[in-house]
Amino acid sequence: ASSATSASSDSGKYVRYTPEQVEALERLYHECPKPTSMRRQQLIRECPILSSIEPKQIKVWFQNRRCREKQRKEASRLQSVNRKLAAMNKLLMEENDRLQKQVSQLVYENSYFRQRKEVAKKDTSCESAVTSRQKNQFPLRDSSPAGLLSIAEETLTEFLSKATGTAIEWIQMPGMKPGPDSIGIISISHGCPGMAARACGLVGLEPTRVAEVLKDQTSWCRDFRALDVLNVLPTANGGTIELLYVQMYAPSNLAPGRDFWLLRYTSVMGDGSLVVCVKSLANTHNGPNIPPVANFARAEMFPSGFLIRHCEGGGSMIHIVDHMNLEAWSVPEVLRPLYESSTVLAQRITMAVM
DNA sequence: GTGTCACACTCCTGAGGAGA
DNA sequence: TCTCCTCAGGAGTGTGACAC
Repeated sequence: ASSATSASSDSGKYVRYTPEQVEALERLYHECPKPTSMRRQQLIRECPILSSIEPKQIKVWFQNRRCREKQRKEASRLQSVNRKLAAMNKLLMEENDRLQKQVSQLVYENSYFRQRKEVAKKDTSCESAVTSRQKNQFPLRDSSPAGLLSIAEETLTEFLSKATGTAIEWIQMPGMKPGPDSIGIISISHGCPGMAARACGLVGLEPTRVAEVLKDQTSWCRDFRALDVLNVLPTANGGTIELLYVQMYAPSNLAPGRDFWLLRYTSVMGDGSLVVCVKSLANTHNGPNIPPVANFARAEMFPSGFLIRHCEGGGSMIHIVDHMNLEAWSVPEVLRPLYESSTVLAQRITMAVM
């Protein structure tokens, strides 16, 4: 201790107090951490081991001692906070982990239930079609993709025979001035009096583009109050088979419209022409049975499809085919021979007369 | 206004450990 | 044994509060 004190005297600046001096100072500090000036002088007098230390040094030592204690307490507090935060962080990490697993599980379950919903929807639509078919004695073989493809192919063959009908009449389009664009065709198949083709025209678009336009056109929907695509099946030739449920407006707006199951088949032919044809699978006959009205012919008219052929000079030739079912009983007897002739012109004349 | 004290911050130095 | 680095602690300095 004396050497440390003498070193202080020699250098006059920095000294290390001896362990005995530090122990004495610590003991006094615990008794009174903040002694007054008088008390410090008293301590120096009462404790010989501190007699070699200047009063100013004692004052500084207490000062630094209080500062260190405060720093230790603050460090201890920060460590405690750090431990609590670490524990909280661990809990939050575990909670986050648990929630992420829960999210994954919910996403998986959502996907699973969506798939089940889709399957149930398809089953319901096909089942409904089958039920409706059975109720109406419609020859729908089965609702499997193979069955629908079989029906679609038959529909395509039937549609093509009608769209490229055996009896073709070139006519001047009503309301148009004579010219190249005003010429259209109306054709009708022999032995199928209800089918008519109309509005053949040339457009400067590619077949696929025309098909997209026509499929979205209001010409498809104008007769429909509602149209739902219940199922879409791709075909090997790049086409699609769509199972549609449609509700039609009542012809005279005096009665609720009828609902139909339709099969829409879009197919690309070998020569590049594109066919969109529709077959009515069944109807539920949910509308009232309207009695015959004199002087009015009863008929149902709905689109059957489009035949879009690529032209050599560019553009596409479009055949829009409407399926018009005249109810023969509504045609007056005097006009029936004319109506039952094989030309659509005769039927148009018949209707015009009526 | 001046002196004193406490506090916070900073600088400096000695002690001690690790490694070449 | 020497060097380098870290740490503890003594001491200096600036600032605000308070009493006179």
